[in-house]
Amino acid sequence: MVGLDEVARTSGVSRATASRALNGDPHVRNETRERVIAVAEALGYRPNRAARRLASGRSNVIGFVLPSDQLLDDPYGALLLNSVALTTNARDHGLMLWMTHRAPGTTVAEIFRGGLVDGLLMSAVAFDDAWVEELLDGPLPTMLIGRHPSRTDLNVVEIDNVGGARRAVEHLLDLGHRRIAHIAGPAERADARERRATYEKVLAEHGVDADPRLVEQGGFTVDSGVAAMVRLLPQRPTAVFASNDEMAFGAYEAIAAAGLEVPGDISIVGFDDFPARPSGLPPLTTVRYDLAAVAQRAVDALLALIDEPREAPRHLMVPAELHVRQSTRVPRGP
Amino acid sequence: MVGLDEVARTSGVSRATASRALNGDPHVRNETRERVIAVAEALGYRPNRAARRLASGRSNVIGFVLPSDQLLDDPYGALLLNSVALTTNARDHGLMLWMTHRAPGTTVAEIFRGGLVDGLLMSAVAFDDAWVEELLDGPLPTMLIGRHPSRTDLNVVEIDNVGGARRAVEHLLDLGHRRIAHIAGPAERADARERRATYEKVLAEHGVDADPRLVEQGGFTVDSGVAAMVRLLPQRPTAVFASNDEMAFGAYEAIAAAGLEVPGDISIVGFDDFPARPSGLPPLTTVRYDLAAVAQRAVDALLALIDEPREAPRHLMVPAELHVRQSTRVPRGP
DNA sequence: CTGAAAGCGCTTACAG
DNA sequence: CTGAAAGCGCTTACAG
Repeated sequence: MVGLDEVARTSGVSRATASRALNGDPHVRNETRERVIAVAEALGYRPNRAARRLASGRSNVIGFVLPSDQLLDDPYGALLLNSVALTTNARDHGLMLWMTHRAPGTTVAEIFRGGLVDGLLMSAVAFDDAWVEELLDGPLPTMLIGRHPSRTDLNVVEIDNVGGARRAVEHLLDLGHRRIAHIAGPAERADARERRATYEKVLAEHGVDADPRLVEQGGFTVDSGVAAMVRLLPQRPTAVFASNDEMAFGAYEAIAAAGLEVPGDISIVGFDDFPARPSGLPPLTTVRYDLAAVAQRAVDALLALIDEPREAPRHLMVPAELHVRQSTRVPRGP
Repeated sequence: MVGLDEVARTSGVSRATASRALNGDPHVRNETRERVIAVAEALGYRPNRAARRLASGRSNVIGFVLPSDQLLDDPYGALLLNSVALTTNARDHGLMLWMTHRAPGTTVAEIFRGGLVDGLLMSAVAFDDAWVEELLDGPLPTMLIGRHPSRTDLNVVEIDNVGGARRAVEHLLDLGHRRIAHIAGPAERADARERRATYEKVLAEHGVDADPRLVEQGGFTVDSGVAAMVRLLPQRPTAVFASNDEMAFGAYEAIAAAGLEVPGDISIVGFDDFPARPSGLPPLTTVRYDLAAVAQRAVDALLALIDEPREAPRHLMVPAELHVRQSTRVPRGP
């Protein structure tokens, strides 16, 4: 392995100058810089990141904490991870992944605390284990993707859940629906709670009585959507707002199984608009946001935080818009 | 941040002894070891991994190269990643992920070459970009998950594709099928090629004439399975062996769309047996293997390789068995 | 069983 | 603009 010493010697400069030239230090004569870079290239020099990290405090690697069930249960996790990885790479940084599951506690936690990464990205769903909270209060710059369920003193990029949910529910109201059901997401998820609260708020604003029997809890999976819709059907809703697309697709199934149809008998609105959609069903009206933008803003904000720490927490919001398709229409007349 | 120095001072030993005690060096008096460990714990000492890596050549982090389309297109990627991450964590190692996409070439490649990871795990599908091949010939111990399409001098853990495909095809032959179609996977994938070659070989062994029109190429996705099956239907197969489950589910759709049914008109066998299955269809007869075992053996073999490099390449095989369910039965009489 | 010392491969004030 | 030197936080022969 060729090291900085060899590059310096071959270029006829000191190690210090070679280091500066390679790292774009402006206080290096142009000619010198070019020579050093050419030599490094020719020699196939790869800087040792561990040494660089030790000497400068920077490794150009960021850590990402993602719960493994999120990667498996719904498409959100995989899409998010993919976007984060691509953005990270585009910014010339490495990504160190830590997939948690319910029984962490190994020494791996130490690795993140062990000075190998410059900063931390955390997916919202990870907030339950003690070590996660510990990490949050550690010395590493940290950026959350999705709001923490209780703390507001953290840096976060989040989707406009309130605006998205509002548009979804108002769309149904505008069509004339009054018996609008809601399939809520997991209660421990801040995004699910926001969507649900907005649903209730908007109904109230429009003078529609809240009927608690019109809300069922799901788990963001297709199956939980089926189960929730089965329980909702006896309440005779004319429309349903599902907290994510997966559960909306589950609702389709339950409605079809009951011999009813979408949107003729029941309108459906989802949330997410991820690419995977069952074929042969009326395309879903849903709330859409740019997940790649979420990842980009999170990575860029984290990188900025690493460069210069700031006092006040950053709070970034990615907009969410309604895409009207064929799963919603005016309620059937009585 | 408390460092080794402070631990040593507080314990009343030298830095050298503190290091040995913490790393389980047997040449340390028991009493000393316990004292040092207790002090480290009390002080909340976290070893700096970059320094350790620099001094010892070990970081206890391994890298994983996974193509991003594999994570998005079919469930294999997510399940594999999850298993790898859990195993890595269980072995007290960190996982650094590099999700490639078709345009890599950033400095991130350097990171893997830059001495931050002790070894490399590579998912088979990554074999096409130049930098991947470069990595393969680099100094890092490397373990492939899935066979390389052309090279045999590499360490690899793979699924018994030949055995699995043989069992699938023989099952159909045993039932009495003779017009057995095959939906092949991507031609650049060694596993898909093995499954296809075995299909052809087994048919030949049983004296069944190969009909090239009974083989269609797919891309391991549901949609490609639909398309392939649509093209196969005019050939009037009585059974189809799909190179993975996703394409098998696509075949269901095409068959239903043609007004035929499974298994009454056409039997189907898949490959993978991953949890996600469409509901409302006859359960799929498929080839099953233990993906978690694949990940475990890969990680463990890599760790062993890091401990002591060996000359001859390792080649590990995970068995694949047929699970007969309701998608196959004897062909309808003429 | 333990310590003093060198060294891992870089970066970065400090001088000049 | 460049160099000599110290230092980042560990590990590990080498002595004893």
